[in-house]
Amino acid sequence: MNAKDETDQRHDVQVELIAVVTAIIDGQPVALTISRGSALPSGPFELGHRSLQAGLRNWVEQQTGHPLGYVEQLYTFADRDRMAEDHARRAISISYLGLTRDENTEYQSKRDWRSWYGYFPWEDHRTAQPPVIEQTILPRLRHWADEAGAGNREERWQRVALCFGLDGRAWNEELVLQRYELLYEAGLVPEARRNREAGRDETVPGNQMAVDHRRILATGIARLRTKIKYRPVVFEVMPPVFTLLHLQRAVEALAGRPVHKQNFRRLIEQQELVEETGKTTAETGGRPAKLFRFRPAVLVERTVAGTKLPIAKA
Amino acid sequence: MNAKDETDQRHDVQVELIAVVTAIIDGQPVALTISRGSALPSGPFELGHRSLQAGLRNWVEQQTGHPLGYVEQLYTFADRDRMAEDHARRAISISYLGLTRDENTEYQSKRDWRSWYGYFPWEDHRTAQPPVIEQTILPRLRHWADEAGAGNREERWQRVALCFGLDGRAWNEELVLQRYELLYEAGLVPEARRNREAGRDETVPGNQMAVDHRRILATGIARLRTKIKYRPVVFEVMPPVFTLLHLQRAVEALAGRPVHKQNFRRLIEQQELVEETGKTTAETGGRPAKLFRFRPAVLVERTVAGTKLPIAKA
DNA sequence: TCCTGATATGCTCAAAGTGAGTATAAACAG
DNA sequence: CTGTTTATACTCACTTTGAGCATATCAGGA
Repeated sequence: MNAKDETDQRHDVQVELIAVVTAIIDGQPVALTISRGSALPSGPFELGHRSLQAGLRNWVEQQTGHPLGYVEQLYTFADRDRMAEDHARRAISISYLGLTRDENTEYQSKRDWRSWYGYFPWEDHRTAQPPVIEQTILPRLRHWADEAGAGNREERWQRVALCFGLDGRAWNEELVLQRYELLYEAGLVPEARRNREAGRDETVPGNQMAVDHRRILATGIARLRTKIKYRPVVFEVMPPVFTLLHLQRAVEALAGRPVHKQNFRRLIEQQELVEETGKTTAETGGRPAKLFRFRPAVLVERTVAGTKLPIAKA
Repeated sequence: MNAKDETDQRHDVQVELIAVVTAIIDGQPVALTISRGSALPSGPFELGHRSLQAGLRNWVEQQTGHPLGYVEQLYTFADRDRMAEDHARRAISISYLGLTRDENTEYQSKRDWRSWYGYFPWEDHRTAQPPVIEQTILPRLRHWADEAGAGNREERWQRVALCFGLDGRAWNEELVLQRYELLYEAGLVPEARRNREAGRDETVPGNQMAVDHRRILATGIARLRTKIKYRPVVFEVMPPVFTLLHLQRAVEALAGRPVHKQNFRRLIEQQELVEETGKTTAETGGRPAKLFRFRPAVLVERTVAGTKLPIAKA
């Protein structure tokens, strides 16, 4: 067939769809995984799929048993980690960020949710700066910086300082990807040591993933931490009705840092993002909390306009 | 060959790379085009390309004769505007935003730069709100809203109001894409009327482009208008040495709105984005202006950290 | 030489936004 | 009824912004 020859001339490629699907379960930010937490769900873009997003929704819904709310494209990669370079055929991966609530308990067993912070222990600053930073990460990065030539030493350490908020700089929770890449570059994550001696004690704590999936997860987290500040996306991971503290805990879980309670409430109410349901819940321990719901009208407005949350802005 | 059968099973697709390359020429924001302004430069992703970006840089440099500075991925589309749905083969397009300065006069003739605002006359608010909005766009959008069913009328008009800053709302220069999509949906751009009667007088002024290229351009402009506020990308379109007013004019050109001079200077100097060269230029008319250059150290810092510009933040 | 016009640059100020603390209310366990 | 816990209201200092006024330094013509 002529069509096939043409195919080869045009250098066609395979397309893989890959998803970072996030929810909040028991106050923890989690991602949907497969293979016992070692990979993100992914599948090929097939002829039956009406569009890229449709393809993605298709098999994510198949896996989790309920629809994805918010879906947003993350990035398109080519030739990541190719093994055989002589292959005349190539593949690209299109990654997405999805948000959902894990309401459906029926399919619970099918789903393998894993906490973000199992993969990135250094990213959870909700209660305090994780000790692993001072105890393991910084010493090893210091070593990595020092072993560079005289010219690069300073530059390397400055990157470290920026990424981890040293020298009086503030911790910037958005730099998830930069931090992971720094650790990768320094050979401190197992993924970077495939071909080297498997010196486990020279890496840094945190579960690894297949190929570059952990990198994609980092990309998704970074995107969400940025987006949460100016678009009302938090509500995608919230149940229909919630207290303001629930909402705050969700924001904190995603941002990985604590939020000033009073200021949080001020901003939320000021912007009229939510409305009272009229009911309260006493399940929170102390004084009963008012229950709120997301203001539906905002869905139209704020999707286009902006939102604010009291998290330090980069 | 077995490989070919496998190919078909895997539903391979063609990959097209497409670029929004922007520069500032004579104070105007311009995009690189082909076919007398009717299309964005694009080309297939080929086997010889080391990576997606490499492929893009490859033929953009080939076309323009000088290297792209800043390159950033925009979005990946599939099956945009497919004509024959029965085709068993598909194509995806990966779009990029590129920034450059048009220093090289040698290849000048090869390049076809076109002003953004030729395609989007309603986006240039530097001197005043373009009259086309009041005179043509809003009346026709009003008509479009009114012809909707009772349920949708309000919703449609609210979208219009949000997009164009009506009812006391401020003009938001970032909504380039939303505005274009609104006009598209209302059938007010020629691209949307392919299959309808070619009633030219029912569209809105602004040069059209092939297939969805104008939409991609809108995406690029929107991205740049957002990015300029928190990353030092303006400098990618600036010559090595410039006055603060030059810099301001560049920001204004991209943002499509005027900037308060004194506040602009305050922010730029506060953040130490630039440093004096020690020289001045008298070419500006009045009192000679100091010449500045971008502070190289910032390249390391701010790529990771942030920047601020005195443009209303969404 | 001395205005005039033009731009550059410095400085002030009020309004709004933000970070952080204090005080009071409403439930429950014992 | 007392202590504990969480919810919610209010205050205040400080920073950031938007906007205007004032002064400096040049070119060119009266």
